[in-house]
Amino acid sequence: MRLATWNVNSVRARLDRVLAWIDRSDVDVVALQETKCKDEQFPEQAFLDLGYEVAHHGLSQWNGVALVSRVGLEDVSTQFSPDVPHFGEPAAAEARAIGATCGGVRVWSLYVPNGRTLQDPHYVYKLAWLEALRSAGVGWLGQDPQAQVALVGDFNIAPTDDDVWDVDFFAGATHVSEPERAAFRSLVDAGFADVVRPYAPGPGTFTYWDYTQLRFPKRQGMRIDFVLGSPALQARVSGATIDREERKGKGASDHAPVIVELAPNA
DNA sequence: ATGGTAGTCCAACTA
Repeated sequence: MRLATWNVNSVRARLDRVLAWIDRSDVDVVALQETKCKDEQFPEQAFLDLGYEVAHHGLSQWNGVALVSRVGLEDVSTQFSPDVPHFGEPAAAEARAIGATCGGVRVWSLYVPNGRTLQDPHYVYKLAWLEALRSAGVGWLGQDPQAQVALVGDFNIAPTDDDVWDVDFFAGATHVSEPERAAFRSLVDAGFADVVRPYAPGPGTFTYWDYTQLRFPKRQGMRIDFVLGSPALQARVSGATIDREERKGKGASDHAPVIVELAPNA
């Protein structure tokens, strides 16, 4: 089974590219982030025509997450915990998570809050959101240590200095702060390993390149998109790639797709 | 030449 995650930065603005990529990449399950639309605006039929089921969660023009699957899509949930923090004035839930069981794997498509700046309320929200995710993950593995769980998506964290093109450039910025990195490590310590890294070593291996300042051709990116797998899922991983080619050309998302190959269940 | 973003929807925000 091939499982992918991709922050598409608007599914409507680049629907043709998204469909073409899914079609030629032979992926069974794709987690999308930043669909940037409400449910009623999501172009579901185009995915159905390709032979995939879709579950989407979008509340406004911001955020938005989806799961696309041709191996089943069951038990959809848009809340990994009753304690997911809210944001805004008034505080409200945002469309940053959707989970479903696809081909026996519990897949969560996640769009972690950006944080904006270290002084912004959004940064506090980001850390609280990550703690709620960690707590939920501990609960799932506590109930069933053999559960096949994949926490995938845009984590908006560069876990190590090797995951940014220039450490000095990001001094004092979000994505690289110690509390964010500690939150990422806590997810790993809870049992959710970065299953891509062994197949995509760094430094200089990235999943995101800012649209500005010609960051992509200069190879100045960040590694912030991940597939984190529970122990039973890790055991099935036989390969992984970051599809840097998809970042090229007119109409590309600023993120590249990340793909993991899973061996059949033993 | 010494430059240089893109999405949501039209003013400003988000990333």
